Amino acid sequence: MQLLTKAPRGTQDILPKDSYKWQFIENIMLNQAELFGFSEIRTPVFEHTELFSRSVGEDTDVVQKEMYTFNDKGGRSITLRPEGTAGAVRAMLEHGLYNESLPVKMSYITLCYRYEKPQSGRWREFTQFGVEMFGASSAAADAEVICLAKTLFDRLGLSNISLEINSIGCPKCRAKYYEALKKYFEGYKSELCETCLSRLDRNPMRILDCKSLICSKIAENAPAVLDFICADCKEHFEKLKEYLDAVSIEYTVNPKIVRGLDYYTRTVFEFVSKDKNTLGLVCGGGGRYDGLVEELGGKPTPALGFGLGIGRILLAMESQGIEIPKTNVCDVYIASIGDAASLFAFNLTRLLRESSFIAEYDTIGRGLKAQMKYADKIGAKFTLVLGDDEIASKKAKIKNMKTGDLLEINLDKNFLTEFFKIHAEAENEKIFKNFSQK
RNA sequence: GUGGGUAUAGCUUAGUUGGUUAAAGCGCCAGUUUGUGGCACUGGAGACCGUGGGUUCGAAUCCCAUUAUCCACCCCA
Repeated sequence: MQLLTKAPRGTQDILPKDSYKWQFIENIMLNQAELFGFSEIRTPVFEHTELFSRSVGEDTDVVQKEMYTFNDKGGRSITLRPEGTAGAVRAMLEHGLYNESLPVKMSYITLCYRYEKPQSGRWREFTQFGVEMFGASSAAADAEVICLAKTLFDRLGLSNISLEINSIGCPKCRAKYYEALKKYFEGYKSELCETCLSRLDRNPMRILDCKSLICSKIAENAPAVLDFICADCKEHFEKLKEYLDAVSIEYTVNPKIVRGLDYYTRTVFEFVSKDKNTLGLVCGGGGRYDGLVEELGGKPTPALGFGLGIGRILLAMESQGIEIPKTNVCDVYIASIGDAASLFAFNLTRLLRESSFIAEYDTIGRGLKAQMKYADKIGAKFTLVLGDDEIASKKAKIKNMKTGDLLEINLDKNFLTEFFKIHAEAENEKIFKNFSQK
């Protein structure tokens, strides 16, 4: 296929027939966040490159090789956001939101960009839902964010998603950990790859997830974080577990979680799919990043957050056979025969739409039979047929497409009231049927 | 970044050891006489067989390259 008619690699078109699924998920996300007191924030798709290299971390894969970076016409280095947190923190600082009552709680749904090799559940452009919380240092806040994520999965009907938590300590205890790591890796100085050698001084923890076979083998026996965290961090971690236990949220402690972004401190967590089709899929992740606000020039402010990829959620839902209800079903299709009827039909649809009914009429000049077929195909609940006779007599037949029943309806000022009634009766029937089945 | 698979109508695929105008199902459009969909029947449109080279009298089929795509590893959402 030609380049012209081909979407760029790793991007995804969401077609009209599928968009309701995304809307369904996104509505639940934002609504659930609202129930927890998080309000939506919208920030730009692109930011100054510096923001991401400072927050995400110079030594991360994301910054080193996955960012879409370019110079704009004013010579500024600009980057399409690879994740949502940095922009949220920047906006929080820029608008002084920390001056309002704490905690500051925000949610967002944004497109993110990473130049990676695409595969199942991984795109170069992807939609991320996330929440961020500023000014809360207690483990209760960690529990709150984890609980929010957990209830999202529940509301979407997802099962087989397990929560894994870990603590990677604060800067104080991490210094000790770094020292131990350095000591350990220095023994293998001659074997480590070039990038890891440069990481050795700045961020030895990154060596733990180096891709090189040699480095990863060496890393296998490296000291573990949990053995080095300080008393405060340990207490925080224990408190978090207590909170999770209190609401019966199940979790496993996984000491291997070292998140790929540098800003994390203390609590880190991931939601991982245990389903056989989507096994290992990371359905969401997050943690605490108490040092980031200061790093970006603000006052020291405890902070934490969580993010998930909507595309991955949809993948998991589809593999579990979860049906997403269709919302945009045509209430009434108005078939017309002749020019006069077409004009009349146009006017009727306008009336119906003003009363929030989804109404359509023929706009490509098809015959009656073809119009009926079309009405059937789009799943119209009712079809009204208009011709010269109906216009003259001000009376028409309206067909219930499910039952096939034909009813008479007046085309005068009573039209809307009558349609409301007919429509409501059919809906009633459906609801009652569901009700008596249960 | 490393490794593996695949590329034929909008979609799912067939195409036998290379052999004339490249098939089928679904979908789309139109009909099956009068103004009512679903079912059935009939017909129609729609493919430079991913692209570029090569082998051959002859290539969708064999070879090479390239691109795209999918999957796994890694990492991540």
